[in-house]
Order: sequence, then structure tokens, then C-alpha cells
Amino acid sequence: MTTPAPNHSQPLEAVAVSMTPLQRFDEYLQSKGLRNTEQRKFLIEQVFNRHEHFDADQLIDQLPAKGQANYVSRPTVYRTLREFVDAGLLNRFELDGRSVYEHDYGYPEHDHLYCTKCRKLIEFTSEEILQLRETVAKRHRFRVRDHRFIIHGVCDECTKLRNRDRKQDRV
Amino acid sequence: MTTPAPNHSQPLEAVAVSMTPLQRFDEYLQSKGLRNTEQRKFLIEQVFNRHEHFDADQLIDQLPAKGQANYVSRPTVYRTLREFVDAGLLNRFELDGRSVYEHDYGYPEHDHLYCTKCRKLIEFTSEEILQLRETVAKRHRFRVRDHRFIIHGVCDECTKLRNRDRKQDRV
DNA sequence: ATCGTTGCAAACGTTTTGCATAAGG
DNA sequence: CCTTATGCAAAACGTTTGCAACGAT
Repeated sequence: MTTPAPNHSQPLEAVAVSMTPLQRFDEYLQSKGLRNTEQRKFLIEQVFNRHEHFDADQLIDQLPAKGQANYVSRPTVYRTLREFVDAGLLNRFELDGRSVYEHDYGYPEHDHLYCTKCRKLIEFTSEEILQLRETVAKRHRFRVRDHRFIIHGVCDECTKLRNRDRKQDRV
Repeated sequence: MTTPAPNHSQPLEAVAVSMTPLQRFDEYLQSKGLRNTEQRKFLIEQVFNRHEHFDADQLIDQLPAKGQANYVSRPTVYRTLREFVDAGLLNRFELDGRSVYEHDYGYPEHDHLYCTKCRKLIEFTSEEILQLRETVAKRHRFRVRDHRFIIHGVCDECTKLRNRDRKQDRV
């Protein structure tokens, strides 16, 4: 399994919101006639506990194992992640052929730099990108829902590491 | 299987190149000490025959079936697509959890609008996106290799279709 | 003659499904 | 009580791999 590094060097500031993720999820469930179960409450807690990019496997690894308290089965994790996305709590995008999730609710819109060496995702915001998006969409009479912009390359730390290794090779 | 529509409404103009894809692939193979087989020659022909976005399954569907002349097995198709990408003939990107390919060699850099209704990919070029990419990368001391920018939404045709359906509903 | 390539079958990793049981409202 | 949610097992999906036979140079 490939696992992207869950950190990001420059955390963006949270946007002020009136409800906690749990409250907002409750509202979503009620509006849909769905139920808030122990598993869902527990997963909300686990997911919004810390701000990180993660995939389903990384989340499952951090959950209690089978037999332990608060165990949640793999299918339920997948089903619940989908609910979180539908509820607007999480953002999903594809990276290296699997789904990666990040906080959406109460978090500013942003895009990513992706280091192909250490698999770190670095967030950045850009106002121009939204303008550009609108310009292009208008030109094609296209109704924009959202976008994905990801810049692939090598981050500063990995570049430095590589340079250091090269120097050592020469000695 | 999900299959994106293979057309794109406004084809970009080909860039002038000195070699055909086959010639360029031959050069690549020789530089790597690899061999050009019947299967590879046939796949080059099939892939560069028409300009479309396609995934592995769509390509395989268009190839002769098992038992017929020029049959190429599924693993070989996958292995060859990878070679084409390595050789710079094709571009690969992820869409809805699978790999999509498009011509790279002799074709200008561009990004995509993706209609989530009809799954059509529409190409567009933007000079600002490269500038923006550089600005962001410099700010994070990031070494850019490339980027993916895809705008999700609904294309003009699908919007018109929907409006027409709504009108009919009212009658 | 060598060594890369092919087709087959089987595996892979991720995600989804059918179904019987459990539990929220 | 009614319906949604869960866990289990198994399937689905796109893709990759090991290997023996084949074929290009």
C-alpha cells in the first residue's frame, strides 16, 4: 500500500463556522432521514480530531482493531466517508489511484503541491486560480462545480536531502 | 466500467514535429536496448490513428478479440501503455479512479474541463496557469515537474439538454 | 545464443455489494 | 415496530506479476 505523508508544512487558518462538524452532520442526517450511530459519531471524532490528509487505509489503521471497543468494519468506514463527503464535511480527491480525504467544512478552499519523493501534500491558496477558472469556463459556456489543481514535483526538504547525499557521494 | 466520452469539442492544433510517433518510439527503444515487436507497432498504430482520450478498456475494446489476427493480451496492453508514457508519446492522468491517456508527442500542453454529466473531456490552453504554477512553486521553494488542472462541472450541451427536459416536464 | 517480450493465470490493492442481524427513531 | 445501519464474506474493479514459451537482434 502507498501512503502519502499526512503532514503539510503550512496549515491554513480555519474559517469561522457556527456548528461543530458533529452538529452539522446531525443536521445533514436528519434532513435525509438517516440515523446517527455510534460508529458515525466515533468516526467524526477520529476524522476531525486532527487536520491531516488521509486515505481510507490510514484512517482504518488509526482505529481500534477487531475485538476492541469502538471497532468499525472496513465497509462501514468506506460508507461513512462517503456520507461525510455528501454532507460537505470532507473533500475527496484521487491521488496515485486511490481516494484521499481532507477537511472541507470550516476550512478554506485551497489547492496542492504534491512531492513525488516523500508523497507530502502541501496546501496553498491562490485567488487567481478562481478567476482563471471562470474565464475558461465562460469561454466554453461551461457550468463550473469545482476544480482540482495539483502541482507535481519535489519539495524543498527532498531537494536539500538530495543535494546533501550528492555531496556525501563525492567525498 | 465507467467510460468517459472520447471526443472533445475543440481540437487543439498539432505542434510541428520531425518524427512520426513510430519513429520516435523506435528511437526510445533503441536507446534503452528494448525491442520493437509486432504488438508494439500495432498498438502505436491503433493509438495514434485518431486523437482521443481513452482508458485501457476502451483501447482493448477497439482491438481484435482473442483468436483473431493482431490480438494483444490485456497485460501487454498495460505494459505497452506504460512504455508509451515513458517514451513521451502519451500522457496519463487519473479520472474517476482509473488511468486516462491522451496524445502527448506533437501535441500542445493543455488542461481539461470535465463534464460530470456526459463524462466528456474538453481541452483548453491557458498561459496564465504556467505563470501561476511558477509563482506558487517559488513561494514554497518547490521544484515543479508538471501539473494537473481539471475543472469539474456541466458542459453546454448537457445544460441545454437539461433545460429542454425541464420545459417538457412543465407541459 | 542471448535476453527482452508475450500470453496465461493468478494475484494484487482498493472499494463495493448482498445479505442476515442489530439497533436507532 | 419499522427502517436504516452494521459486519461478514465475497465480489468487483482496474491493474500488475510470475513464469514458461516465444521471438527479436
